[in-house]
Amino acid sequence: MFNYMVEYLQSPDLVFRALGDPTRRRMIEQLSQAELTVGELAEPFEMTLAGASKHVGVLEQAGLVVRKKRGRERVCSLRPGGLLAARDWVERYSAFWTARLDALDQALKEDGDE
Amino acid sequence: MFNYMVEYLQSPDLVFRALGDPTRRRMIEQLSQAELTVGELAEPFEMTLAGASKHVGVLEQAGLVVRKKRGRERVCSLRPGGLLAARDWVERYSAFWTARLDALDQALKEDGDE
DNA sequence: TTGTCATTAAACCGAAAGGTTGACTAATTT
DNA sequence: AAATTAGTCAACCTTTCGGTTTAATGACAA
Repeated sequence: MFNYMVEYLQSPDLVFRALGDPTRRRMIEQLSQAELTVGELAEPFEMTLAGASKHVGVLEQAGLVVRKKRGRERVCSLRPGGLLAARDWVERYSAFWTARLDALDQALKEDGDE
Repeated sequence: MFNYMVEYLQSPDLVFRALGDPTRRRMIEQLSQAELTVGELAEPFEMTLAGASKHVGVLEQAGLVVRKKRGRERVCSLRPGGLLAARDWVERYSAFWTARLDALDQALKEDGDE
């Protein structure tokens, strides 16, 4: 098994709620491209810096992002493993769903065959 | 590709926020075992029926659950495909994360080798 | 037909969320 | 040293959330 399987203690509550906001999801998307300061992260949004900073705080609380200080700025990056709890939960139940959908696909395919 | 790849128009917002509540996640877990009426769904929780009904409403709005009426009761079941949008989003970015973690695992393993 | 059962609708409540402003700290520039 | 820049903190405001109660609807049972 993988080493990191041990390590998630993220609460699904915090993670899902953090993801339930479009601003924060876009921030994560940005951060998947590159590390960014809070200021850079805030720029695309019509929002004060303080507002954006609060969003970063929520992502950090949820364990999705880390902020480290570099001079007077804070550079944010994705925290590896942060999404694991959420991924596992979703995977588990979407497996159930897609199994049914695959069965449907199968039925349709067989329908097309005859 | 699969037939159902076309079909999700669920807003990630609604889905993630629906999942951001432990009561609602437990309801989904229950429903993955069997179809249940609103009353049955409500029972495990210390909550009025009306409260539980509202939760079901949120899950329905998010496209995760369907309610069909049977006599005077409403029987709830998981709506296939409801989790796909969320799954894809999470998968996409947790892939990024796990890639880094796998690299880390790899590095550790090679470390152990020499 | 009268009553009871399952559920929803509506009005309301306190707490949390998303946002703002303004004051503050700390690093940088001039 | 003074002024500017990056960011946070605290207080505040409005909207949404999670929950309740009470009333209404619609099926079923007596």
